[in-house]
Amino acid sequence: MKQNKVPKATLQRYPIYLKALRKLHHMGVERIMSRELGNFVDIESTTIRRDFSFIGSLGKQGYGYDVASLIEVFNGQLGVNFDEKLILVGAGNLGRALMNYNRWNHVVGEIVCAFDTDNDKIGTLSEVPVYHLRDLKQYLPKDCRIAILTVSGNAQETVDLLIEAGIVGIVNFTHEHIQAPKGVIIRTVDVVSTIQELIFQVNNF
Amino acid sequence: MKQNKVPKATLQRYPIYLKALRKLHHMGVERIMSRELGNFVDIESTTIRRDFSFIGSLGKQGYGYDVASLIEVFNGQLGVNFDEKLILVGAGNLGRALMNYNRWNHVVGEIVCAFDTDNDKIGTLSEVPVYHLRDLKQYLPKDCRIAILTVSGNAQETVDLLIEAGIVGIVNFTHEHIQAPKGVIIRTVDVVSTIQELIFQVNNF
DNA sequence: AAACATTTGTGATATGATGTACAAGGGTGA
DNA sequence: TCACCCTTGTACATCATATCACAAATGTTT
Repeated sequence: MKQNKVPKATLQRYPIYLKALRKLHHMGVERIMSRELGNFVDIESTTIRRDFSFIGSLGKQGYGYDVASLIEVFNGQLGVNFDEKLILVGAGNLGRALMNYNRWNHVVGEIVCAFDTDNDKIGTLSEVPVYHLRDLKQYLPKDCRIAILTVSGNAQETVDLLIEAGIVGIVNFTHEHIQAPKGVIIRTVDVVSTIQELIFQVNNF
Repeated sequence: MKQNKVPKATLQRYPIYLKALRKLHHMGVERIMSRELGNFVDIESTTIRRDFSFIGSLGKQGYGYDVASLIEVFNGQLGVNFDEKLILVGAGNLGRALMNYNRWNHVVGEIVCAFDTDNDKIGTLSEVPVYHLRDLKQYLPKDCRIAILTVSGNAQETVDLLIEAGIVGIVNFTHEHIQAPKGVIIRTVDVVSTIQELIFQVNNF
């Protein structure tokens, strides 16, 4: 990484680029220009070039970008190794749905194991072992940094446990607002809030 | 609404405020100051005050905000009527999970009906009728504006159909990139991208 | 009732993101 | 090999958003 100061807005667009590039690669596209990619993902070409420039000089003038090596760079340089170990905390309805919906295997990593506080949930679910949350430290993979949180209660308490165990990134599917110290990053995915925002925007057009 | 120019960034925070205010209300809190609310949701108090000011003068100087009436304003003025009619398009694994996970009933509205192209899916699922997508126009509720998209293929094609039928807001759970004309708002919810962004941030701290 | 202690709402300012314009330099074809 | 064309990468300008600082207004206390 060139610098250590990539704008937040740019960071949010990297996944979009990566997704698009994978699709293009799959379609057999070998090289692409910022303009084309811009049309594809609905982002100004100049914004794309600037975003890329934070990583380095990835393109060739008068030629464009090589799709394969661009994907390579995004994966490697940015740290998306396909085997990022993820844990799922909360094996309820949503948790199970996410496990079944394992489209992300070999794209961002895989769910190594799950945890729950309900004894009935302990066992194996969709080939993923489910342990009791009290055994978190015992079963948490060494290099696991990211947890997917789908518990239905005591969210904050659970978060505190996770952080203490070394988790530094949490994808929060909970409806609760949770807090974390600096250094731990939380991204909330909330259908309700998303729909609300949509309604606000629609009413505001 | 005071003006018709609420910043996008503000619009994205309204759901956060609303969620927090509901929780506070539930906890019995009757009044709150921007500073407190700021601590609660991790947003600068001054940002909160300005965000609120786009709607009107909601607070009292030297006193703060009345929680109940603030919720009232958000619901009414901003158009979150609890019975916003939603449709679900795609009754696969994820779609069904979302239907079961109907926490948003009476919070933003309810899923009135679902559509799918697979004949095996037609019928009733979790008390929600599932129709064939070809009958969209027939069964689409009159005042339905928002669709939740969970199809596993032909996303763009489906989107075009929805827009033609009058849908103006789409919550996109698809992995595909979809495009829409101006006036139609799309919000993508993608677990994979969320995790990727998290990894980028964690690696970048 | 008057003085005080608070907290809002908002101009002014600083920071961050996006868009414009173009120099630099590699690819392409004669 | 050389000249031309094209696209990148970035300085500069513009726009959007967040923060600061404070006057105005209200509740509270004496």
